Amino acid sequence: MTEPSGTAGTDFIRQIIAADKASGKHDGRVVTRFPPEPNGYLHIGHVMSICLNFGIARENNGCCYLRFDDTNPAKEDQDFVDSIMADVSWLGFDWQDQLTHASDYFAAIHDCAVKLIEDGKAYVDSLSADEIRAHRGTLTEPGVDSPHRDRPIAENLDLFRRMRDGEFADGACVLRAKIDMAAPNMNLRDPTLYRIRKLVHQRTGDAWSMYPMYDFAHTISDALEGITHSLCTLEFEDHRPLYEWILDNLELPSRPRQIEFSRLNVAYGITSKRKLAALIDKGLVTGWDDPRMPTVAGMRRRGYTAQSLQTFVRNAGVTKKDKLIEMGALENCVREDLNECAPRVFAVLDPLKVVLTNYPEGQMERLTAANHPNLPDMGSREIPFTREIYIERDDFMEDPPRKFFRLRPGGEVRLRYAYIIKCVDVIKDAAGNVTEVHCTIDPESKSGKPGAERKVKGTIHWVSAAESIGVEVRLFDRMFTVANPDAERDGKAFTDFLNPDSLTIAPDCRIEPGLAAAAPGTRVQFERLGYFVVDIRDAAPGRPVFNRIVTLRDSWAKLERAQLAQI
RNA sequence: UGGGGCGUAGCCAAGUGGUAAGGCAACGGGUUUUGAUCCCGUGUACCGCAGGUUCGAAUCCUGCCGCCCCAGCCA
Repeated sequence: MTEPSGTAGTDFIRQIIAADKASGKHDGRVVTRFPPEPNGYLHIGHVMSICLNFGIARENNGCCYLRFDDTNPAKEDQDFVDSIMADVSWLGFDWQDQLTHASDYFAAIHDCAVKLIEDGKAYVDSLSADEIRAHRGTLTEPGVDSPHRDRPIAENLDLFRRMRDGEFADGACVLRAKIDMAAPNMNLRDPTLYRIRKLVHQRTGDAWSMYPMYDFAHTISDALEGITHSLCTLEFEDHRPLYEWILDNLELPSRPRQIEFSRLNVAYGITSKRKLAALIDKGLVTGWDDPRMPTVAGMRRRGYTAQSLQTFVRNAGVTKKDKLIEMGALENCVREDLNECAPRVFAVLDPLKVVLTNYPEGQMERLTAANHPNLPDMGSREIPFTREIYIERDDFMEDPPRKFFRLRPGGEVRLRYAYIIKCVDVIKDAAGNVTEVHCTIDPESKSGKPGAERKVKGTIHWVSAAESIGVEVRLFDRMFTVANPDAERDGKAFTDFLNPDSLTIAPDCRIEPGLAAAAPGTRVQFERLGYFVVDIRDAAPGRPVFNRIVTLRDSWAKLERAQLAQI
């Protein structure tokens, strides 16, 4: 693995934290938190936040809470809680004892609300949601005070108690902070602190009939946990004044500082939970863990490694500038990691039969192949060689372009770890499609023999026809046809930009026999093709299904494109 | 047209007044029984634009332009 770029570790947030430690702020403690709402699966954007928060805690001998922001029972679900914990663990982080929920603090948050009411800093508003919106004003016009804004404290206290006790229907009233209806920052125009939701909460059951809003619950939770640095994404920058107002007007045990950074977006993907969920609802993908999804579960099933994801976000950096990072940067991290650890094997995705006419029928040799050409410690394996083999259909061309140095009529090519063969005949069906190629082997060119030193331009992979196993392989491509599907244009929805070829199934692939028993989750390199993983859901014993994780770099494809462009 | 944020090579990103790091991509070349890996080499980026301050500015000031976020009883 390459070292992250030299500046990693010195981003502006880490600089702030280093300065705080140096000045003795918080007695030098560093406490962070990753606060997901359990209303969807984690995606690549969250990976950034997870690595930042847990990474910073680790680097500073601090700790990082995994806190579920479960303040809206209408949207949240235990399923999502489970998936989030599994994803964070898989990514390589440990929250130890620091697993919490905003709901753990509901009583304390309630008491904070009461305190604000008692201090005349919060009031119960009986306006409807529509009326509140109308009173809020617009971006350019100030809002107007609610007629209930100056209710006596005693009345507010009574109303709030009755909200808590379930005396009112959903929407009948809310608790609002009394700040400034003319504030240029919309978040300060008397933001809602509590709303009535007569729903069973997945953790607190029916104990509450009202729930705190994000800003209120989150700020108090941070302070209660002794969070020193509360890191969040840019869209919360406008909320910081409210965060600070809450800290200023309550007596909390600590004073966290909110710092915002930009979200990480990957080109040709989306990271909106709503849109991700829509893809599932519409049946456009098979689920949250569809290997095309930019979710952690999807990328894991796709075969990406946790290490490569960590490297990726670290290389991306931490700044306040909007990022749209090339897919290739992610893929490169995956290749870089897998190149080190994935054993090499042979598989043919689109088989073309080759008959070696001068090789005895019924004969079989076991040839030795290295599991990793650059890492001898990974050992070797034997692969069966027979008279009939399969090669990649792409590796034969009847009328090849310039610089094509694989198999062609009359031409020679090396079968990796085996013999040099020469094409002597091409068999076609009535439609003119090549169905079979006949070749002769050069027996002196067998790998390991002195004659093997003879050079030919190309080397291709192959698999024995009789001694290989048929499997299904799934090939994935980018999910969208445009770099930034989140930015809708011309009134089109993001689903209008779905790539119809994001999934291609190769149903009749052939793999070397030793792979039949590969366990789900096993990652290998199919030589010359790419990295593949045994699917963790659909594999049957003895009959694995493979997902293509990422292709190898392909300078031939690039050359071919360049040649085509010249025509 | 209110408020907040951001603008350094195709994509990320250092730089915090002294004369533009690094990574990825791209392009050359070498090694190679994976057209992979690996290795070597190649970039004047009008530092968004225009003024100003200064001996000197990507870094300070002023004005402008562009992009993103905010009007949930979502987070």
